[in-house]
Amino acid sequence: MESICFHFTSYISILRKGEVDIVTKTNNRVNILKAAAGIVREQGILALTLEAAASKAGVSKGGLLHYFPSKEKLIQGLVEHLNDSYVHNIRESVKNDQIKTGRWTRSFIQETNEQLINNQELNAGMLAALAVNPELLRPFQDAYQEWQKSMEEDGLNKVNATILRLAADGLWLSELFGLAPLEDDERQNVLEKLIKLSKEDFG
Amino acid sequence: MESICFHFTSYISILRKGEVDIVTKTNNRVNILKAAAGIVREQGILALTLEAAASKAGVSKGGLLHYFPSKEKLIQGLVEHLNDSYVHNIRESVKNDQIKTGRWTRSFIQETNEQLINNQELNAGMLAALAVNPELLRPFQDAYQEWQKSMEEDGLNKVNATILRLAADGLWLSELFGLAPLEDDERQNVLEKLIKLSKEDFG
DNA sequence: CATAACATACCGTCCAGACGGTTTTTTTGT
DNA sequence: ACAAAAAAACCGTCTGGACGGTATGTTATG
Repeated sequence: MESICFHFTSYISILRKGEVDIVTKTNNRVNILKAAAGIVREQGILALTLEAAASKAGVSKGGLLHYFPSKEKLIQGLVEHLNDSYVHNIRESVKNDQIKTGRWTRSFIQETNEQLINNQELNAGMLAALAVNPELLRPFQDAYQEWQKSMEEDGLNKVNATILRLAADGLWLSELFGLAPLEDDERQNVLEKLIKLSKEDFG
Repeated sequence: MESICFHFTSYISILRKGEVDIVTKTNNRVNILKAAAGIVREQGILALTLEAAASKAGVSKGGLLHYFPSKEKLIQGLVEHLNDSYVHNIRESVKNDQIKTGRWTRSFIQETNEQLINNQELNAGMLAALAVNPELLRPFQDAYQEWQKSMEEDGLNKVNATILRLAADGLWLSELFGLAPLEDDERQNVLEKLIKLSKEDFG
């Protein structure tokens, strides 16, 4: 009963609808990751201790250490978990985009925005990784490198595509640090313009 | 007398290399801030201890605590120091820009890029603040709010100006996390285009 | 009965901050 | 002009608690 519930929530974060989740045993593992991300989001990186994460996930410290034998492994697990979801969603979005020109750029913009709104855990993962060991960011960096390449070969002027990509990243930064984050309607306007610009050439 | 000293040392961090360091007896307060930023940059936030910062700055722990009575005050000092410089430089840049249209946007883009290249201490300060207490980011957030307002009243289309601003921020994010950071020449191209776009309307 | 999935107890280290100094600079009284 | 007083700058140790990680359990499951 409970396992079904947890199963469902973990399934949402990794897979989009339609997939079958074969791994049913990982619910506590995912619970721990979510707890860790939550702590970072709500109280900052320095508040992320093994005990705190375990307690919030409803397991003992020993239980946590069973899945993640060190703090670094915990963060690594978090990063990989989030990265999988990010990568997967963008790929899906590209697949569903009918227009060929700028589809990678468009998908990137949309999914980045999506993550900001519905999944601030991404911030938590990035910050935790940066704090503990920047090497842990590698999966993200690799994924980005790929995306950047795809966007440059997307049928748009290279510089233009890069500017659009950076604008989406800027949206992220502004949320991350609370640096003049956009109002909802203003962000909507910006988003629409970015999407529009991803279909034509400008400047 | 003392105020002059502070004035000068704060200038050291504002002026770029090539200037003469008149103040031979450098202010220890500023030394400590630089040391703290350096540690965060090189070894991450978790390596920032009072002892480490003191030692790197060449003072004792007691000496550090004389200037900054707590770790939080230390980070606060760091943030304020960096923010002062940032604000000052943008204001100067605006003053020196002959073209009226988009001068705030242009200055923002250029100075943000400048900070990224020559003063990665900014990253250190932001991350440290976020780690210790997000409230410490307030000065930056306030400054950004002001800039955003200025950019929106800069003679450009509001959405366009915001996109340019976000692109500059994206440049920052990409460096911060190493997410497909641009090659030097590519960044130059992007920068030039952003500057160009800040003089006309596009899209 | 073997292994995964936890829990409990405990250890060693690290670090923030307190505290009680000493030295140097500045101010003040004369 | 100068000593005395005050204040600012700086030093080094100590401690109590937090935290990462280990070691050793116990329970469920297949």
